[in-house]
Amino acid sequence: MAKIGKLSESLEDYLEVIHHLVAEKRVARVRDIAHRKGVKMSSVVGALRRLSAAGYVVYRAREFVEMTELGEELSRQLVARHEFLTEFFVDLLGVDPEIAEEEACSVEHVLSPDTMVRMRRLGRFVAGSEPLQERFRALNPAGAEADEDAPLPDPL
Amino acid sequence: MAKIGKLSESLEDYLEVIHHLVAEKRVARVRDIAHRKGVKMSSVVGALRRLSAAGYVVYRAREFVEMTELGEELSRQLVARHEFLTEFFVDLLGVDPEIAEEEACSVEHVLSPDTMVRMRRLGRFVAGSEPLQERFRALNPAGAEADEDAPLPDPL
DNA sequence: AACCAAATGTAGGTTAACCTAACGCGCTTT
DNA sequence: AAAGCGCGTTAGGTTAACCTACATTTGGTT
Repeated sequence: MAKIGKLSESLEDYLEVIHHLVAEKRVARVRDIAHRKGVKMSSVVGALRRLSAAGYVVYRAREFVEMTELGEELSRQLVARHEFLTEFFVDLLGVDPEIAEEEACSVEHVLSPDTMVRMRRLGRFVAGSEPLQERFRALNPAGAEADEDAPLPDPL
Repeated sequence: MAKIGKLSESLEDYLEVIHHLVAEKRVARVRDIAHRKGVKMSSVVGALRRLSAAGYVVYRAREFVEMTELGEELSRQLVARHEFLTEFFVDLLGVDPEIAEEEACSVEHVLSPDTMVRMRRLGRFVAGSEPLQERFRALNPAGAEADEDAPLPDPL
């Protein structure tokens, strides 16, 4: 109800976890949220309170967590962004899937839709052409991380 | 001296600001750091204490802030990443420069060097070929943000 | 030398996000 | 029915990062 400003990254993550749990198991239990997010249950309770206060879920002690319309919509968006980014990193850039997953998870909270749409256009542009994609793959092999400590061409 | 784990994003930002101030004005004053970072001076003092404890700067009350070797190196890296990302967003993706700046500032703290190297390869691959770049520009005009509230093709 | 303003520093408060420890409750299980 | 267990909750502590308000220091002017 307090539809003030944006959610924190942490709360956005909770919302995503809840989304996935509801999709998989019909309900989101505190225990499962805690496991997925890698935090203690008491932290989940705190998060649910904040999410509830902000109007994204309905949470009353000892009852199932429900998403509001607002929550549904935002979590759908977040998941879409997350999936897009992971795909971009893995399929286009050849980043290790596990790392891609983590990085998508952080980046999703800070890139504007506009920027991600542009990234998607770039992805489609390259991926849409076999020869183009081949040529890029040759320059940029998947998996092969640059030697950890070798001084890079110019350092990033 | 307490070279424990990574710095927080906030502290990394402070380090970057200090780097720029030293580069421009030879010394970093609390006042200027506060202005650049958009926080109060008292917050800067707190940050300097933490940076100092972590061994990235030397800070003693009322003396000039100095960077340690460690601080120099990290801040150089951070600035390089920041600049690379801004360039990637603006020149390749056509994102509005102001927004690119902000987003680079957040993203720089969470992407691994490996991923950024891959992005750079992609950037060079496309930018390295005039016709390629032209074709992509046609699909992805700079500046023209998709209408704010128009439902996107599929929503990000 | 005395003084003021800008720069700096301290004290103490707030909020988010985590934690540990302990409690309450419902369900088996003995 | 008492004991044990898992889940949920509460209470209360910690840390980072901010803030406001007050105190101090310092350098330039009179």
